[in-house]
Amino acid sequence: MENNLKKPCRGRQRIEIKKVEKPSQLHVTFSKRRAGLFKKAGEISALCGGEMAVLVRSPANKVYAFGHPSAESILDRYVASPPGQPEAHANASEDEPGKAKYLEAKAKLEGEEAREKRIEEVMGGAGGNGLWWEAPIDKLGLDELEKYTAALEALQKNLLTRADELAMASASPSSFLDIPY
Amino acid sequence: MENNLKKPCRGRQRIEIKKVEKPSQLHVTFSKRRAGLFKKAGEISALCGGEMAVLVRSPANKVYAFGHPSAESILDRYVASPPGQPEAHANASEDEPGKAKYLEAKAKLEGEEAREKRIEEVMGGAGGNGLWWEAPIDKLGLDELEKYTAALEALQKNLLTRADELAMASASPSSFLDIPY
DNA sequence: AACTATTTATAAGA
DNA sequence: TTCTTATAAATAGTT
Repeated sequence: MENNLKKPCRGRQRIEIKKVEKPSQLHVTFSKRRAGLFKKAGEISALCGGEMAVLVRSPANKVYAFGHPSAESILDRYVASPPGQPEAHANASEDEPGKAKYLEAKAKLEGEEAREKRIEEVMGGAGGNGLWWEAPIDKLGLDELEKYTAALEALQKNLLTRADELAMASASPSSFLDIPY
Repeated sequence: MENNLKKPCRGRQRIEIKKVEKPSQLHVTFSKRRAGLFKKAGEISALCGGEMAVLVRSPANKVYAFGHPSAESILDRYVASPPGQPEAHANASEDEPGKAKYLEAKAKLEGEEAREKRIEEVMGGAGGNGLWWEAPIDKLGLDELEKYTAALEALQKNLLTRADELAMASASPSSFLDIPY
């Protein structure tokens, strides 16, 4: 026999949920848990089919994002920078860095049919893992950042619409107590 | 003996990650996984100490959100509607529904000392679970919705700031190829 | 990055 | 929705 002592790996240990101080471990923990969080996020959206977005700022102050916004905005993002093809931005026209290729690619998507096909391709048919994006935001180009903020803006508009509905529903002249909390 | 047959509970079963069609199960799955996702989100932020935000739209089209934005915005939200005290909004002044109590509560927070204390109270000391907020957005009042959109706006500004930094860093006059993707 | 013992999350069922 | 239970999945510590 080569080793009768107890196994070298202690397995997962219970930890306290409080700030990890050791920088090296902080980074490892963040990486592992960010991956886990994004996976869970992807699963809930795939299973339940809703929009969703996750944003986290890393210990190194980078913002990581993961989401499934409206098909429109996510598709725009995808076309602008498909996973594995960052070159789409490298050869930008000089007057508008990054825009040319983006517009060129977007132009190919005219028409509902081509677009549906593209969505299918991106979604990968069933589970739809292909549509998801995951990236440290500061690794993205300016276009992407702008697109992203635009997506957030769209989300805000949705919320404001909801606010309007609420305001409408609670517009009884003599009392404010029937606002449906 | 009363039962020699196999146990009635089959325990957790492996599932395919694809759209759950049965509406009743869809809701159950969403509830459970939203709780799990938010818990994970809380943990990563507590462990790694960064801002973060999670938004999901439920099958019933409600937006659920969970986050740790800037202390400022989260504190404003908390003061406006502390967990378990939705009444803070019920008795609003007539000319500005929901505003009066909010401003009244906020007024109590003047001064850094009181504010620090309040933060401590809200955070609950160590893990900081108290500061987190979780709510179906359409159950919130108008003020809260507006605060929330404001928080999102702040997040956008952070991203735009990052975009500016990127633009600055890549502002070489003769080439656009050195934008750091 | 890979491994593995454990903890944690959760699908089914009640 | 909430509880239980068996099992799948995530992950802390190690290599």
